[in-house]
Amino acid sequence: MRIGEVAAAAGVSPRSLRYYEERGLLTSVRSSSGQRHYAQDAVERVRWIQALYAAGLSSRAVAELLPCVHTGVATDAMLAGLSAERTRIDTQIRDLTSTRDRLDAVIAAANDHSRECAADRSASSTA
Amino acid sequence: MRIGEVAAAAGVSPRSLRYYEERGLLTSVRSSSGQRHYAQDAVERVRWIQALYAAGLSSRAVAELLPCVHTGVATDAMLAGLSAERTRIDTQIRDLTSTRDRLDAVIAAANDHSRECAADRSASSTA
DNA sequence: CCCACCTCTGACGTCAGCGTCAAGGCTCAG
DNA sequence: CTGAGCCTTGACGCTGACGTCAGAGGTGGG
Repeated sequence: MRIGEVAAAAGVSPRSLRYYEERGLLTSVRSSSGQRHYAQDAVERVRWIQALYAAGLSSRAVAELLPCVHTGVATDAMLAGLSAERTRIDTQIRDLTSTRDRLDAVIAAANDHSRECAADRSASSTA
Repeated sequence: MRIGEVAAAAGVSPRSLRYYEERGLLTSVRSSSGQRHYAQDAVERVRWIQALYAAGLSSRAVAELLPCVHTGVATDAMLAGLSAERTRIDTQIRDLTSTRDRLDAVIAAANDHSRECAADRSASSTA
């Protein structure tokens, strides 16, 4: 697959794929003219990269941990890194959940307040 | 409270508080010499700002929505904004949860692989 | 009154993950 | 063979949330 195909399939820009290669996250085979060609699983790999970025990992962390995500083989250090990130993500989920719930409370309070004001207006208009 | 106190209590830098003020997220009263003084609830407000940043809101969005978080009063537009962000956060939580679970699967697979290799080594040594 | 410590404004630095532009080369359907 | 549309490298730009530094002034315990 050429770079545009992979980019379209993964929903990112060609620029991103070149950036990933620069960072050591993604490899390609070059044709004689220098054009990049990717294996089929590159698309899935890119999706992993995006997911890990979205989870707050740095490109450095992704570069270190992505190999064992694909190969299933991990050194002790890699396993430790994976677990650390997993824990971080878990904490993040809890924080977000807390924020969401507090936001729900705010929304509910604002709705209540709106209804109160509507009731006030209704009462004053009927008075 | 002076800026350093608030910063320490909220776990951020004074620089951040000045930045928040610049962005319209936080207000202070100035002494005659120009030094900032904050009300007690500034600390909680800063914690809200941090939580909303962590949830991926821009400072612009925070500036728009933070007032009704504190006052409980919201216009229709603000309510819509709050709900939109709430939905975004919810989606983000689901994505993170999915990533975490997939990461768990990877970790489990890597552990299995480690055990297999250990078993292989054990078998070859007994052969 | 002094001195250590806090605070002020203004301005430039940083870092990541790309966007974007320039100037050129490759590909392939017609 | 030609032109539309892909691709290449290199390099600068951008955005947000601050960090950091300089040079100056406020503050309060002893």
